[in-house]
Amino acid sequence: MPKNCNFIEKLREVGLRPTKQRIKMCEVLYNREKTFHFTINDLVKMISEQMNQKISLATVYNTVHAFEKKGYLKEISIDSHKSYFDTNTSAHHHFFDEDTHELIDCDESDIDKINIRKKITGKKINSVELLVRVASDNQTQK
Amino acid sequence: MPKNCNFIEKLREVGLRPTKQRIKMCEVLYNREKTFHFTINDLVKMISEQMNQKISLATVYNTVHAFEKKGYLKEISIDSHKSYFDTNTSAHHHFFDEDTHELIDCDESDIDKINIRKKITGKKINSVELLVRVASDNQTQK
DNA sequence: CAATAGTTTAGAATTATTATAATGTAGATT
DNA sequence: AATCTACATTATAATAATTCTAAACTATTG
Ligand SMILES: [Mn+2]
Ligand SMILES: [Mn+2]
Ligand SMILES: [Zn+2]
Ligand SMILES: [Zn+2]
Repeated sequence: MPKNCNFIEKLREVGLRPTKQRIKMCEVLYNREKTFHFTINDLVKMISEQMNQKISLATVYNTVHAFEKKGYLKEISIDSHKSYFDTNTSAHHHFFDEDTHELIDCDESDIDKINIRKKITGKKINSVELLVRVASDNQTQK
Repeated sequence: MPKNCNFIEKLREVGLRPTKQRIKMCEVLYNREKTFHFTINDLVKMISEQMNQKISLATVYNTVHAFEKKGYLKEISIDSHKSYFDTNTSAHHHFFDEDTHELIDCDESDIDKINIRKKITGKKINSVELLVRVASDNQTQK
């Protein structure tokens, strides 16, 4: 979703009623310069800080999954213990900082084209994504 | 761990006492031609089928994590809702069949060398792994 | 054969997530 | 504008995966 767009219209377009909660979530998620990564918990905190009224955890889950289904959010699997979501819904690669548990997007231009020679019969490729795990470089220093 | 090796010795070598449960788990995991992928649930079923005596779920978790720490197992993140483990502990790529939820290893030779141009200052690369999601190809057929 | 440290175990606790069912509300219909 | 209805929100209960606890057990050492 583009920044500062008419969220009410955007929600209606995809058949989601523009409720107070959903509009606030759109603002928190999409009214910013860059896309970002978050966990449900991160998001609940962000919303709570920006709303006078409390939002139910169930609504956050419902809405995140509704947005995901409509293609406005994407789930990322790096840690099998928690779901990460991404407002960048295109297929793209990530760095994962194992010290800070932070995800960093990787531009197409950062990686040479990936060529997959293996084919699986009867199956088509849905996505090709790289995960580059990094950690602080504090070992052999002179 | 190599197939048909002396698991008792191997366990002792890394400081794990060779208990009945651990030896059985070694047999189930490593006495086979090829490496494979499993969930904790898969593993509990496999062990139960091969043991007269029951094994505690806690022991399976404990032992899987002990083996992981010793480098005999590797955790794979594809689905944020469940942990997958791999007896192939080298860094390697995967196909994930979204229909069957099956993981398939990808040989080094199946993928052209991946060149990462982006550097993150103060961080070293620990691993570079590709996940290729595939699904059945049942759409536009003439 | 102790003694001891490590291991297994059942069951409780925790965490993330989903289901339930009552209440509320957006948008359509009168 | 009042009413209707399908969709949403909510608190709370339920579930599922995983971890913790503390007692019973066992491999190894002396
Ligand atoms: Mn999900
Ligand atoms: Mn784990
Ligand atoms: Zn991203
Ligand atoms: Zn594998």
